[in-house]
Amino acid sequence: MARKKEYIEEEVIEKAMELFWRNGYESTSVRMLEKEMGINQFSIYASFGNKKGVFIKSLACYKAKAKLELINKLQNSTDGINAIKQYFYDFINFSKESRLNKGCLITNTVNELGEKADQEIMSEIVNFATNVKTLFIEKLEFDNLKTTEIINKQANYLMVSLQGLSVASKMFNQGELDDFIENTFKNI
Amino acid sequence: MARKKEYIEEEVIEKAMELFWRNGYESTSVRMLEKEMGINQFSIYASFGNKKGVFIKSLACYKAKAKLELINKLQNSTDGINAIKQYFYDFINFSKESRLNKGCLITNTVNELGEKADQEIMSEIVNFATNVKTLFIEKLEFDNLKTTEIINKQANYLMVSLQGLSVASKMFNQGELDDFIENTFKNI
DNA sequence: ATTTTAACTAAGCAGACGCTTAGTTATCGA
DNA sequence: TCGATAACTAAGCGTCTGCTTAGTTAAAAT
Repeated sequence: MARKKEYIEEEVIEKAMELFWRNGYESTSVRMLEKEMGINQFSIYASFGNKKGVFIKSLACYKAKAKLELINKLQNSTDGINAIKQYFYDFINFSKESRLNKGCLITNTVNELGEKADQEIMSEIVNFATNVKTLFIEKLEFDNLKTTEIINKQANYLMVSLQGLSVASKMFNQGELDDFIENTFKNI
Repeated sequence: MARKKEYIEEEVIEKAMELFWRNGYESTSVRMLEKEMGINQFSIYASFGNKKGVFIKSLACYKAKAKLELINKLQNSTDGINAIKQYFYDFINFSKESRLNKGCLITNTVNELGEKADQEIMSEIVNFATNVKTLFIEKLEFDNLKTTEIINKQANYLMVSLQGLSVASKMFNQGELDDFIENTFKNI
């Protein structure tokens, strides 16, 4: 009936996601996306509607990548709280970019857009955060001495800690990050 | 000999700083600065050279404000590690913006610009961070049982934790932040 | 083989970006 | 009082922003 697309949406979105991850939302222009994705602006707008559309799909792509390379390992582990600690270490490698790191795309976005973030974007962020927190709670429940109240408090603690790790990995060295992780899990 | 300035540089920089604090560096345009500072673009460029110049002065203004409203209290306290804990709580109020928070301008900048930050900006950031860490170390030394190695590790831990608090305060509620702070100081 | 339809190319839209400059106004020393 | 000088106003520079559109090309259905 008509011509075929010369690109695969999932493939070009992954390249867009990498760009957003390195540069942030506002600093990534449609011209930059055009070059990195290897397709014309017309194709970008035909496939994803607008710049925000590309970003929403990029967030989904980030989630999928994080799940595959990072979260599944945590989910499948039976090592309780040590699994969470390992997740912290794994995250550093996951977000590695040359010497320093590019942080977590979700944390980066919260930090850049804050409360003035678009509603659609914000709900993707909250959804991702909720998933991670749920997993933390699951692993913390391996210790049956803890009340659900303690577990929830500790999960909140770990969520904030993880965001600290995301930002700090952009300017602190491995030793300082190690100090952080070791201290974080000292009394949990 | 010539005409007098109709504005005080320190006063208009404070308004610029508030704008950068809320919006970040890239998202704050010179037109926005013009309106918020209440002076013409010509005056901005005459006084501060360029947009980066305004930002550098804004960072200095932020430091001064933080020192006055936040850091001096920590510095003068003899309460050891409890003084640091109080500093964490004070920081939340310091960065309060309506219901949610605008974080720490320094942390926001690291997170936005990362390693591609201008050298002059980066050295301001590192300088600020070093000052805070030094204060943390001073307070941790109140406990004379600790070795300098332990103290340094704990200072690194607190520095990363503080960055976590900065980002998290943009999306988490007070209760969740309290959980974080209380748990953080359980580990010290 | 021809028609239909969607994916492509490339040019261009209006507005915002950081920054500059020509021309005017106010304050100073002489 | 007047010339010198710096601070002002406002218009505009070239470039980039997100997005659109007119015109062309390729693949499927008839």
